[in-house]
Amino acid sequence: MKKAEPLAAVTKHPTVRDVAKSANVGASTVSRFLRGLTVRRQAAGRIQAAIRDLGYTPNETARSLRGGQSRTIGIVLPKVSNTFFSAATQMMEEEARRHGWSVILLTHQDRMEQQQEHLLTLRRFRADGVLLVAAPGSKMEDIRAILPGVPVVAFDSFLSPEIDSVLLRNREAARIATEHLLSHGYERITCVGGKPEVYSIRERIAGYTDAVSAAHARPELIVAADYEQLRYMLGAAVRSKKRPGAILSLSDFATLHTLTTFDEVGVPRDQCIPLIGFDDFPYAALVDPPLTVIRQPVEKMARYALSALFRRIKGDEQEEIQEISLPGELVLRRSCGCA
Amino acid sequence: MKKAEPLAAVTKHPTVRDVAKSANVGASTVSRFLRGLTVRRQAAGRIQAAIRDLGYTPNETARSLRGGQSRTIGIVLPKVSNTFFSAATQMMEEEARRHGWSVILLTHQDRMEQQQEHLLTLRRFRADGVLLVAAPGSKMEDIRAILPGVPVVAFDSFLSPEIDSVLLRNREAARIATEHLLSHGYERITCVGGKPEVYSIRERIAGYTDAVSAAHARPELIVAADYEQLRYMLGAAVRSKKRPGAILSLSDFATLHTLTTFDEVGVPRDQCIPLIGFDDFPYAALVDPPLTVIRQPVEKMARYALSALFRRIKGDEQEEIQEISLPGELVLRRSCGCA
DNA sequence: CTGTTAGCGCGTTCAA
DNA sequence: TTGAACGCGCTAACAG
Repeated sequence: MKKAEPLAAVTKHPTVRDVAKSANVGASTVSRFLRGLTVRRQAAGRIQAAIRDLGYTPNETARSLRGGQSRTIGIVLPKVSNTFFSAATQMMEEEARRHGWSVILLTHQDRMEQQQEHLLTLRRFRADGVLLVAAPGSKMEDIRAILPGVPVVAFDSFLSPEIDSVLLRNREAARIATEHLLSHGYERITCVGGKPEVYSIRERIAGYTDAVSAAHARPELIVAADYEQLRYMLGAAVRSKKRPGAILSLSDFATLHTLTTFDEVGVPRDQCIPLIGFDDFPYAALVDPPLTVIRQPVEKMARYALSALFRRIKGDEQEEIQEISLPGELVLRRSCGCA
Repeated sequence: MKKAEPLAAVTKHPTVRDVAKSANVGASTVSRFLRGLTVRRQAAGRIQAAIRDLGYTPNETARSLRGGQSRTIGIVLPKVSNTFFSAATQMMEEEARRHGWSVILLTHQDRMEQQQEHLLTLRRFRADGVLLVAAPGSKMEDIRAILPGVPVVAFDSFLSPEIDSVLLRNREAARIATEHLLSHGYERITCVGGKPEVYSIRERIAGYTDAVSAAHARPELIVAADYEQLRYMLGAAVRSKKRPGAILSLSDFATLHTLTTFDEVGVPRDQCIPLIGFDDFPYAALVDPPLTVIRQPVEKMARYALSALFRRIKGDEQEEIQEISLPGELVLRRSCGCA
């Protein structure tokens, strides 16, 4: 015996069956209508009315269970509090929405265990695809172990030749930036950055080394995972007799702490050590001196990554693996010594 | 007749039933085990082994359908490409994860229609709760129409006294900042900002007006929704004879474009118009001059918002509505004229 | 403590 | 074209 619950009706969601009853048709007819299949004129009208009256919304959860697709993708990245990632996230979310998909966002702080935990979450939610900025140490097998058969696209990172990836040409970009500094005639060009375990950072270091070696100079690296150590090391270098003649900073994080170190050490801004940094964040042009930077084509990268992912989701299983790598743009301002 | 699909087994997820069969128990026993309920010792061992061997993961979709809870909350905000929101998002995601919940992130660009669309998405996914930075023009009824009975907490915005909200004391903060500028003896203090339709911006304008009026001065507002217009108006003001004596900038966006305008107009940095801005972004201390700002307690705000939301989700229906408003912190640097 | 049974809301047969 | 019946994977209720 059913209880009559007129009040609960507000909270309780109407189902296809409710709509069907109210429109005097079968449940499947409603389902057909919802998916745009042919339905008798009259029926269509009554169904539409019923949907409106009852305030019906299809239950995506039930759809997922039935259809095996969750219409949801996962985005897994280190953090969102950084120009490059926040812009990328923004674009991806919009693009996914345009395709009619929802996004679950998860951040792993470059910690492998957290990443694995997140992938498990995505598996439990049966996400249809994953955009992954891999944490250092991630191996293809670890990911496949958790998400067998789920389309994965690597973003700003590289996992294996077996999966699509979208990247900046990190090595080339770093080389070009370094060459630019060399062209100014600086000596003792130093490379500053955090987390050398991270793929893109490693590549940038390689590009830097390429250029410096080609000029028969010695690479000088200052890398540290946490910023306190970074500042300490950099501060020592700046105060030393062999102070760096110019700096290549590998991330906006590193740039931030490099400039902060200058302040701490008391380097006057007009005698600032020449510098080129990665990522063109909003305030790059407003810092003193205005920063010369490598700009990443975030928008393009995000769009490519998403379309690659959707291609896989839509089932082009056999299609060739894509490794898209885009060039960075050297945005000249004053910090490198130009103008 | 079933087809034998040994290959598909890799992709096909095992179910409770598979585990049950493999462990020689009933499906519900497996379910009980999974939820930590009492199970016979031997059975437990066999189930655990079966889970491991088969690589079983509970299907969260099916759980949702069954239990009516999706273990998912929605975060709906204007954008993520801004210090305050990206930091808040980060904290919220972590906090939600700690509670064992997933997050669906949606951005509405301060556009009401997009917000409504997003709320519909969350309804379709049967999100258990929503953290909302309301788009201008949002009315309580519009939200309740889409999400009747779903817990909603307003963040950095105010919707109605009927729902919990977590906010900066915007009005107070703006007043304090303005009073600080007044204490330096500046005249013609001008308030610069975008989107006066946005709740928090309106409040800040009110606080500014309070302080200026109390000092028997005339409020001077430069507000514009898009940055080109903002720069144009501000540029004109700066060039005019009655150039602003100091500026209160209502968002980091506004601060960015204010400084850019100074550059465009050719105001030398050492004769910069005194300025206080909202939000302490990473580079605030590195701009020339270092920026005096109002810092929002993002972390606290995010935590409060989430715990309020979970309180509702866990069912404290009747509990009193909370309107948490936290003070901002005036971080003194040089741009206001101090030091 | 356990297994069996039923149903969450939907889409997909299949016979009418 | 349509409606009735089944099952997606899980858990709550029930009888053992």
